[in-house]
Amino acid sequence: MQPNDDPPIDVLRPSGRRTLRPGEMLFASGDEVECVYRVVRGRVRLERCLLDGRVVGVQTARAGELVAEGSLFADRFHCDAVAETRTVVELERRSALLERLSADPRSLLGLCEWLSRRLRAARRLLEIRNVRPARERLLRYLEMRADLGDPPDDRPARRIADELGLAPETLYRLLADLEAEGRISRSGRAIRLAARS
Amino acid sequence: MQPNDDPPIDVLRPSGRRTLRPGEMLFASGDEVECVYRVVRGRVRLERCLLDGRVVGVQTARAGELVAEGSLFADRFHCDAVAETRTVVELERRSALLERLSADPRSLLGLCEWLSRRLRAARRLLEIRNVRPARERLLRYLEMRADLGDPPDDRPARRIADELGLAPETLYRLLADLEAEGRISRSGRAIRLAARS
DNA sequence: CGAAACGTTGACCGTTTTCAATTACAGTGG
DNA sequence: CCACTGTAATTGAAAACGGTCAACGTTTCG
Repeated sequence: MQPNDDPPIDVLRPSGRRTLRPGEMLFASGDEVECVYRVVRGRVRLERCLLDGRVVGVQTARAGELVAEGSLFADRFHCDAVAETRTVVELERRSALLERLSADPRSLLGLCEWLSRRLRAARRLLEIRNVRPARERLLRYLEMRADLGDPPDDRPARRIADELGLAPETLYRLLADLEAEGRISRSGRAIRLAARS
Repeated sequence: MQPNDDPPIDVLRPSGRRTLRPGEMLFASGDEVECVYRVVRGRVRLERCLLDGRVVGVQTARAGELVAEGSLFADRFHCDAVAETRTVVELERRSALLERLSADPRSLLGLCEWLSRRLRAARRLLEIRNVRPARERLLRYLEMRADLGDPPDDRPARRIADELGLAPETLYRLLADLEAEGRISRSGRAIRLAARS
């Protein structure tokens, strides 16, 4: 699961819509990338199936987000996209999008910047995963989010566990411990780091 | 550590050079990003120091590669860059580079594509780290590299261990086991996946 | 309102890490 | 060319960390 945090980007000039029923596929791994999609309502889960048939979640795109933005410059999708609920997406043909962008250095530069930010975010996550034990990893994660001024995270804790590469139970326990020690405080889903020691 | 695999990119029109002695720093975390660098000879290691002083490797840029390309659109560096050996880099001022790019949608589009590819690579790595146990993770990693047609990896195994988020010893053991089972074969540092079962 | 997903906690077990000791290798300088 | 120094590669044994399973209350969403 990716840090779907902040950066929305607006490069799409949709030329159509499509409605998906729960469980319906938007595209499958290996399909040619004809269109770029943005979720208007609902959720699209991206997943990759392994050789042995198991499935690994890659990302979940929600309202306002692009679906598989990573595929913007790819020829073929490398993951499956399935609607989790009744979902509406708007779409634009990739060729049209690229053509329009080519003529507009301004938004192209914006796109570069956005991609660059995403890349940094992904790298940050990679870096954090090298931190052990899990307790330290969590603390560093929270510090990082605080440093970056990210808004309080209202996602279910399970998503954070995914990002950190932990089992949800482990994260729950760590959170409970840290709260007991007074190093963090929680109100609802929000987690606040206590003042440094 | 990133998969420094393939994609060289040629957006730099260097305006100068700089030579570094082993251990010398090219830039430090927090420095303003004035220039963009490409390694001509030698190696530059990128690392981030944690609050507690420990150091985490982020990437190693080798001849022909850009250094901290992630910082191309950032105001400040977020990691340290240290020359591992006597190293020569060429550089261009970021402002000059951006200006030139703004006027050239063609290479800008190329940059987007490149960033997009790097993003996908980072995500792939993130994805692989969700695979457990370690044995499966390693196999998937090897499969992935094979699928992508990556050149055989001549880095020390420790570096691969870093990428996979494993202790080096664990990787050594896994490699030994897999080789004993005939699922891989090794010659020197190169690892070849045996034909599918 | 009902089903599905989330949050929480306990206990157990297995994978991985860590520590340690040894061998192999590559680069450096005499 | 060779001893010398640091990193890489192995392998063993013990301990720890984190994962998995289970059971249950709670919240969210359809």
